Amino acid sequence: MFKEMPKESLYEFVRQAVPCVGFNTRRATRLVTQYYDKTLAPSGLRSTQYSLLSALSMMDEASMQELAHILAMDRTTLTRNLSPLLRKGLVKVKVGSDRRSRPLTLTPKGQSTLEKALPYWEKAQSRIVNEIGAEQWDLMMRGLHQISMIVEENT
Amino acid sequence: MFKEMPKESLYEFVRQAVPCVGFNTRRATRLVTQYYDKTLAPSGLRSTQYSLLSALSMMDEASMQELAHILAMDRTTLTRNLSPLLRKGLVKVKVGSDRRSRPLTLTPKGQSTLEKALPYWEKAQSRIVNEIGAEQWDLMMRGLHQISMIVEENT
DNA sequence: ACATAATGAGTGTATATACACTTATTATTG
DNA sequence: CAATAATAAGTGTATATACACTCATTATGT
Repeated sequence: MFKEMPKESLYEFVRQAVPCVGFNTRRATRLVTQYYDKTLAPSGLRSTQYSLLSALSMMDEASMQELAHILAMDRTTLTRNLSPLLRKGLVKVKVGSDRRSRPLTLTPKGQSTLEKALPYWEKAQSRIVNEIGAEQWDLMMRGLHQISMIVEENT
Repeated sequence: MFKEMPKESLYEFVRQAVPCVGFNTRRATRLVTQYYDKTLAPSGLRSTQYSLLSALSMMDEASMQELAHILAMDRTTLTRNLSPLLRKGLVKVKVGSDRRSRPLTLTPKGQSTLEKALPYWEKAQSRIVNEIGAEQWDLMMRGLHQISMIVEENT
């Protein structure tokens, strides 16, 4: 069916022939995450780890469920994602007044690691936002939030 | 810092306070993938598997590298993603004329599984596209492609 | 033709992701 | 107050993801 088609056109064809919301968001996210991972590498943080620390730094302390909700991440995924951060001593787990809960806080080392990572994040971020333009990125953000809300309601 | 803030506002605050392209695309993708996974469940396929089969069905046969490139996925990730599909007999691996290559094709079972999954995919897809509107989704698609291209050039 | 480059793909390891199930603790209800 | 329901979090298992490294095969340069 596509034997006559040159390879480069085939790439373009398939990419554009798949209109799936899931396919396209996952595909873009793979690329974006690879890019942020590479740029953040000198800080020793992966993209997900940077996001987690960044969200946590905005809160006094967070229960696992709160943080998982904010990150739109399964609670058990957060447990696993936490483990390299605990090992490196960037996050601390306490025991709450309700002894079932395990409130999370950033350690001083976590705070300083985040600060050291900031310039690398800014480099990656500005590269993308400058190229597509601030208004375009604003539209994208709104679209992503809109899709997220539709899907969150549906749970 | 946020102790006075009610929990619900905190969620909204943190979500909107993190302007990171990576954070927002990953977050939305987690939600979207969960949604497609749930909707596709009766077909026995996960989102990624559906995408892979779908792309493969548009090609006569694909080398691993071609397919990995189309999916913007590391070649070794494709190797791993293939394994449940091979186990279920949905994809077949041949040996090419160049004996280093391993061309992939959909099996008849793979084709029929994809066809059976189509209505479930349509349900998930139309739900989202109807809610945000076709023009809005078109804008999103263009934005995702634009970001993908910026990032791909930077490799 | 042979030594070396380049290329296509797989493995080892680590993180990311989520579901089903379990454990520990707190809340509720009779 | 004791039995039971609800809640917060962890484990087992499977897939998803990518980097460093390796292996096998083809291409290339002399």
